Amino acid sequence: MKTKTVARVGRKGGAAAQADTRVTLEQVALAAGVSPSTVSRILNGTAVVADEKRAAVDEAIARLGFVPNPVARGLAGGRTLSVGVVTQTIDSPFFGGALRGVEDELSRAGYSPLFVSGHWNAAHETRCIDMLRSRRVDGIIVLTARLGDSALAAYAQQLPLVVTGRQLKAPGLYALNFDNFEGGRLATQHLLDLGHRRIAFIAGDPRHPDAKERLRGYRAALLAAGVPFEQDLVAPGQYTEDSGRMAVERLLDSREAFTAIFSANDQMAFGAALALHRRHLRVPDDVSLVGFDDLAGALYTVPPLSTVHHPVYELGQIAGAAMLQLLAGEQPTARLPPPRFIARESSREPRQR
Amino acid sequence: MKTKTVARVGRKGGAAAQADTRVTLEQVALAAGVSPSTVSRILNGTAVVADEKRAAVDEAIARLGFVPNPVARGLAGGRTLSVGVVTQTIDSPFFGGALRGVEDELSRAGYSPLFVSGHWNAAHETRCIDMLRSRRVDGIIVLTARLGDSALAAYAQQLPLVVTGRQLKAPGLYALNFDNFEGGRLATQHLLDLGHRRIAFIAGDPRHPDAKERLRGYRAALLAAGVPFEQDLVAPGQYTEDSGRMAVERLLDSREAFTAIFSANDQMAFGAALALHRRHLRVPDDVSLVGFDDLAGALYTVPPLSTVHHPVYELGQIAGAAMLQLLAGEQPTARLPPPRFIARESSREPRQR
DNA sequence: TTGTATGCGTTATCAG
DNA sequence: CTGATAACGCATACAA
Repeated sequence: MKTKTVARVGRKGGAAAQADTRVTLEQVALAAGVSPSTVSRILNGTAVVADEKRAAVDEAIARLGFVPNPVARGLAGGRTLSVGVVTQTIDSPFFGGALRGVEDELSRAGYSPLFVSGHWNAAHETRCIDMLRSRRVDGIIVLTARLGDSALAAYAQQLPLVVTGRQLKAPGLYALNFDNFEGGRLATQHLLDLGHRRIAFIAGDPRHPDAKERLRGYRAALLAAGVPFEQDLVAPGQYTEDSGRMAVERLLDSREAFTAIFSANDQMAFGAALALHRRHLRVPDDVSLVGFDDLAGALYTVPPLSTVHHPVYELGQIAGAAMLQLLAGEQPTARLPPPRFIARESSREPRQR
Repeated sequence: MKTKTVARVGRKGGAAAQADTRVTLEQVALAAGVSPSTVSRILNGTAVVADEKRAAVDEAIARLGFVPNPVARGLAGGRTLSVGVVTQTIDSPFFGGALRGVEDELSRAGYSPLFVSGHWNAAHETRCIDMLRSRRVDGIIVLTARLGDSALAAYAQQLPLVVTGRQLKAPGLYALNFDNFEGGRLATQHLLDLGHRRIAFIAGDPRHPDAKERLRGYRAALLAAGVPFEQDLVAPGQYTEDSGRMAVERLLDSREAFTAIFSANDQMAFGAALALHRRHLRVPDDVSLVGFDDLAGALYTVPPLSTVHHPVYELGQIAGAAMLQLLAGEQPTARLPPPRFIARESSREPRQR
């Protein structure tokens, strides 16, 4: 006979804590008069059990306030009911919404997300993924990785992977991609429709697939409208507010004429707005400004920013749901909604000279 | 003899995965010619071992690429090297920085944060904490909870707790509080120094201790300056952009005269700026506007927002470090730096009539 | 359908 | 200083 039934004492004395939640499956079995395996079966639905015993177990579980220990579960069953989520920076206004979507979706199924930050660094992403694997997560969601396709495909052979921000087909992997090209096209088209012909573009980091696609959309729209593309109207940025601010300053210093700016993301557009303000240029009277992503803040800039809506929350939700499907052995098929342009107050027809 | 040495096959066939990281402590022991206990001792520094054996084990670990399984560790040792972090919304521009600080600090010591969102709801916070406890986190950091002091103190009897946003002393608990009163006083004083006398205040939710303190600081500064406090100049808000926008609209509709607005947080100040813009009031020429928190976005509003700097990243770092100390049996003593006011361009002396 | 026995990978408690 | 050996709490072949 074992001595497991000895009540465990709480941390250093203290008042008798209320219903210590450390009840084990074995105790439940004992209380219900069945074997531990039966309790386990009921918990996991692994097999059919007699209604009578099931009732007894359910009652015991409720009475004792039993809650299974995920750690033990993980060791024994190999599943931890947790999935890793590697993002770039946990406090990014862009990824934030996606994280919320992932969390909402996973928790609905009893899974917990394990968030880690990759810091826009492939080596660090690798460490993060290895750490997650060592923690035995059941799967990993990678939001916009720096890591190469082949590295991701390799990981996918070891455990289910959902990646965003790229096209990629591989076994055990599901890729979710937003139509950045179309988004870039829409934003540019909006400015063209207003009558703008000289439209500056603040680009993102060219190592970023999203950024390249958005630029491609910009060029495609110009081409379709018969407006020549001019390299001098393209200013490089890094997707940060400050890089947007500096891009506009360079643009202005170049004395290149333009009546509108399309920024490859909202964060750079925020910086751009400040740079314009500093040069006493008003938005949209002197210069129209449109962004991309529709961050929460875009609604509250002065004036509110016209931008391409990027469904980040849904992106997170869908990524979470896809992971759940992968885990269940199903093949996900959900896709992201198409981009739509939100015209607010930062863009209008160019001023007559 | 057990059959553990049988190589485990990867997921459904596939190319022979590179160095399968599933090496066990037992295999290391075997390879090094020592007992598993010795390996464990070396790993944990639990006891002194002969240099010779230590070398052999270190070599075996390196050669086999062994990495301890945290799940098994958690089961056997009772420590999971993970700490729960309950925040309100994972994508909040305010909490984001704190999460980053926590992550940076914890990971430095090999701990992983487990982020969960409480959604500004005491009942949900309780569920989150219970979930974290069931996952056997070693401690919990609670960022600005809705939960009452007594509930937190009770939890602290079960596992180490670090809480922010309140004063509280209890065994096993460390509270970290920012001087919101002084911050509110500083912001108001700044406006008074500029010559403002009719200063509107956009308040936060009064259930929020921070919000009450900031209001108290506002009143204290007025009092010290001999400026009468007027209830009609106080507009309630909920710390969201939209509530700030509506607060200003109500203020303006009330026809109450004011030359400056102090918003209890930056998010509401962002909304306030938009409301002023809509009414064709310029910041700071017509109305001065100051915020509180110094969010990343405050640098890029047009014009940049004068505000009280709230060291959120440091808050996270210190909370993480304090948790580490608690876990090590030490008593944390670190405190938050005092508030400082950052004058930018949204505030200036009132216009002469 | 249900119970028994064993293993999951590590730490901890013993002797030696 | 080191090595057996027993937990840790649960899942799961296997037997009944």
